[in-house]
Order: sequence, then C-alpha cells, then structure tokens
Amino acid sequence: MNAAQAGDSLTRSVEDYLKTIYRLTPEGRSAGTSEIAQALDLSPASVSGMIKRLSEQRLLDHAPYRGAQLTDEGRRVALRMIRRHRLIESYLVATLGYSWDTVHDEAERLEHAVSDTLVERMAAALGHPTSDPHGDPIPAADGSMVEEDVVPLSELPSGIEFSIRRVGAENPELLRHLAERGLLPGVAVTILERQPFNGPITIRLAEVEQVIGPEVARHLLCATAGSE
Amino acid sequence: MNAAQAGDSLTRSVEDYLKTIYRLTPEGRSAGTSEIAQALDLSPASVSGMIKRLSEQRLLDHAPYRGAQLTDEGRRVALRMIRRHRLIESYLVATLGYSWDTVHDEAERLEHAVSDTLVERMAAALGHPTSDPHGDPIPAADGSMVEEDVVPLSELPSGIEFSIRRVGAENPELLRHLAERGLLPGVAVTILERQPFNGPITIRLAEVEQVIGPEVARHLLCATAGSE
DNA sequence: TCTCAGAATTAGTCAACACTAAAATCTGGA
DNA sequence: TCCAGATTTTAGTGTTGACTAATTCTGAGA
Repeated sequence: MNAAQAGDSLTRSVEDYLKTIYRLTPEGRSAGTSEIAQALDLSPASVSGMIKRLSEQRLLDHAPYRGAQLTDEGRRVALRMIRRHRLIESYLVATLGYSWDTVHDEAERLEHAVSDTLVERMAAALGHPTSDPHGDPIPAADGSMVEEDVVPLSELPSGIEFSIRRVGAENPELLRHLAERGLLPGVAVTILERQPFNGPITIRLAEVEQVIGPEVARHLLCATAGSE
Repeated sequence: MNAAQAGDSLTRSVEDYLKTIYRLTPEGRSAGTSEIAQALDLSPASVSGMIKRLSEQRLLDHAPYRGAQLTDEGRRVALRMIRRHRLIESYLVATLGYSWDTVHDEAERLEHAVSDTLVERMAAALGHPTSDPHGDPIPAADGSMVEEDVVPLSELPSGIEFSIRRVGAENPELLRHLAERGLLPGVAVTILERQPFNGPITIRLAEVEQVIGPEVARHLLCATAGSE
C-alpha cells in the first residue's frame, strides 16, 4: 500500500502538480517539464525532481526526456481536486455572495483543506450542480466527468447563433469585463461581423450589438445553440 | 519589517503553535516546552527549536529554560486563529448540518486556509455571533474577547441553580454523550447531591434528574444562573 | 551546600520542495 | 550525418520542521 492509496496524506504541492498535469494532458497527451514549470510558476529543475518523486509514488508515468502523464491513481486524485475546486466556487458564489471573478483564489486554498464530508454537504446544499459559475463541468463523486465539445468564439463562423458554454479564464479583470457585458455561460450570441487580421468581432447578444476583441473572444467557449 | 508583520506568510505550524501557547498561558503565565510538546503531540526538542525561531520573529518572548509567552503580535495572531476556528465551527453547524462533536477537525484544517474575507462573510451570514456551538466566546475582528468567569460543575456547591456556559471538550464521544443528555451551553442545572471521594453527581435539568460522573462534570463550565 | 531527577537545549539527521548552475539529451535544420 | 539550440536532468544548496541522542540547566530534598 503506497502513500497515494493510504488515507490521503498528499501534500498541497502534490495536489497542485496533479491538477495542473491533468489540465495539460487532454486525450492521453504528455506534459513536458517546462510546460508544467510554466503553469505552476516553478523552475524546470524543481519540476523534474517532483516528477521523479511522483513517478515513484505511481501517480505519474514518466520516461526521462519524454514528458509525464497521470496514472489512473493520479487522475483520480486530480479529478477529486477539480471536483472540490468547482464545488467550492459554486458554493461561495451561491451562498456567500462571492462574484465569479474573486472566487478562484479562495477555492484554490480551500480545496486542499476541506474534507470529503464538507464537499458533499456543499454539493447537497446546492442540489448537486453539474457545472460551476464559469460553466466548467463538475466531476461526479466517482470521478466521471462529461466534457462538452466547445469552440472559442474567436474561431466561429458569422451568422449562426451559438451559446456560451464556458468561460475559460481566471483573470479577475477579464471576468469582470465579461460580466459587465453579459458574456456569461448560458447566453446566446450571434457573430455579425469579423474584421480580418485578428481584428474586433461584432456580436449580437440579447438584441444588443457589441464589439469585442479577439483576445477576449478566445476565452468564450461556445457550442451551437441547439446542441445538448 | 519582519515576516509576521508583512502580509501573513505564517505557516500552518506556526499558527498552531501560537494558538496552543495562547491556550496554555492565561493571565501572563508562561508555557513550558514539554507542556507545549504534549499539547501539540511533538517532541520537546522540536518545540525547543520552534520556540527559538518564533522568538527571533518576535512572536514569542523566551528566556531559555524559563518557558515562553506570546508577544502582542503573537497574541494578535493567536486570537485571529481562534476567531477563525470558532466562526467556522459556528457556520458549519448553523448552515451545513454539522454536529458539535464532528465540527472541530474540519475547522482545525479550514482555519489555516480561509481568507479574512470569507471569515467575515460567514460571520455576517450568522449575524455576527459572539459564541460558538460549545459556548466559547468568539474574539471580535479587532482581537478583543470577553471571557466570562466560569467554574467547572464538578466544583460547584449543591442546591443553587447554575447555567452551563461553555463545554470545554473536543472529544466527539464525550460531546455526543453530553448532547444526548441535554447538557448544552445555555441550559440551567441544579446540583442535588454530590457523593464523596470524587463520586457521581446528581443534577436536575429541565425538571429531570440525572447522575453524571465527575470526569464529565469537569468539562461543564458554569456560571450562576442569574449572572450576565 | 550538594546531588540528582526532570526539563530544556543542542547536535546531528532526515524528508519535502524549492532554487541555481552545470551536464546530458533530444531535435530540427544544414 | 552532424551540430546548435532547446529541453531535461543532475548536482549541490537552502529552508522548514520534524526526529533521536546527547548534553546542560534548574530546583527540590538530603
């Protein structure tokens, strides 16, 4: 029985590494050392050392110079952290007056401190939500998660109506900017005009026309309004 | 500017030491090294090392071989942790269905992770309570706290009515035992008979007579029913 | 006053995790 | 195929905070 299976004596650092590597490795890809280092704001050397330790604990698969992937156990831990994070965000927004732009940092610390009991009580109090305030899906307690196919608004064609499903951003200023313009998960938008050379995009949202920059549009993840 | 004043980069360990030393040093007393070690379940040598570090950070006053006391800054930190702990306990019991016997461990972890913002939101949601589910007073945000004079039920005379003000215990089984018998903060009790040689104590509580052991009675902190 | 048991401290390790600097390895063009 | 630059790993350090073992101090009783 190794440390990962016994209880959960995982450190904060380990939990953060696993969560980050999960994010960086969709569909069986590998995460590079410096990619992880950049995401966690650490030196590549530190990451290299931690990767070795996590491999020994069977939380990562790692071939030197070839990048790292989560093992099943590592993925289980990562998804548990993501469930915690998103449920905590949902709870704080729903019941304690947090706004979606300030809730991330709080959840980032709490996710390492809450018990399973507390997480499930919060989930129950909210009626077991399936997505968080940013539209991100909340993994189920058994670790399963359905990820809807989404496309950044910046890459969508004009003329058709789409709905914003997720907002892939943590930057508080950007999130406030979006909220002020009504660019929230669940909202339907139509692209009216797109200027060339990565220029501004004109959209219609609730009968109102707006112009947004491509940098902003990149974070608005959409699906065709009819789908789901 | 030292670490204690800048932001609050205090570690979990440091916060736990300060909280424990606060508890062990009422009225200007000093806490001995092994006393602290026992309270934190650490070796005396470890505590000795930490005491030295905390003295250098001006969180403790320490004369070698003479015990340690909190500085004003150390006491400030300790009271902040106690406020957090007791507000978290109150919140979890009031809104998330925790019982007073299970809430301690959860609060013990969360108190190191919550922001001031979250603590104050919880306080506001509860209407700024002044005591927690065990009857312990909650320090105000400015660090002030009024400690009522209380006496263990085991040391009270017979015949007079007292009210239970605080329950000085963390042990979940003991707390459940007390709750089942209605021995809760705010309840009025009268001692009917006390058997000698540290024997059982007969009390009346809400018209019902009960017999409790002296070990249990020691944790019931009372004041004369009329006071306050 | 002396002695000695108990309390406290110091000395020396260890593990987790971070860092910089240096060495090793991989990879994409010439 | 070979080399240069990028990526990754190793080597060596530092800090925090725990440990055991050895040493030193204190205070109470003879």
